[in-house]
Amino acid sequence: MDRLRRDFYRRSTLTVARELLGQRLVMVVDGQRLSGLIVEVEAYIGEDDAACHAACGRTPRNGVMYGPPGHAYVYFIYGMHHCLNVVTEETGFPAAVLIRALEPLEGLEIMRRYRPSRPDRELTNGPAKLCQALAIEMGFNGVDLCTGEVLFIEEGRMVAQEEVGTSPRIGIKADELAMSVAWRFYLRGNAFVSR
DNA sequence: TATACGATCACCT
DNA sequence: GGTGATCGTATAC
Repeated sequence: MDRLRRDFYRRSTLTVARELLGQRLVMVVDGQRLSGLIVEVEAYIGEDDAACHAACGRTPRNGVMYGPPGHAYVYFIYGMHHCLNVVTEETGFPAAVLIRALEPLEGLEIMRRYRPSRPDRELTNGPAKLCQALAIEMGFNGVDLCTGEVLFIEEGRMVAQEEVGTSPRIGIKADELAMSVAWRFYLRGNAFVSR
């Protein structure tokens, strides 16, 4: 399978978010592939987006978002969870796509070990859940998804426009504009989309 | 140095 | 549908 190249990420964040649906996120653990189809994402775009981590300017925490496209932005939240984003647009402009849910494809046995006593449907149907299932933590913040051998994104399957649903982003507290724009994209009817 | 809170989840009712 | 867990950040003092 072909790896997504940097030009894919160096585009409008909404375009990248929409086109990430149906691609395959891959993590290699001890030579074993853990992977899943991306079925739900959210776009966070620039310092003018009140819900974006860059809304208050650049800090050590969000610095990766200001860097070159095609890198992983991983952050720690609520004292116990990790979330994975991919950096988009030109270097210097802070924007990223949050990966919210996957449909598991490879390495289910290992994912079940990382998320014990959970039904398969709940392995990767949330941004922090998929990080736990794929063993993604702060060590992956800033890694290059275009050249790395451990964490990367491959071409998946084609997604028809009619298959794509949109909605406001989930779980954010910000101004009215940020809370109302439909910057969440998901595959309609997919069992692994969160709620 | 101190404090408030969050791009969530799990478990309870 | 409501709430507690739990701690790194950002911001204020």
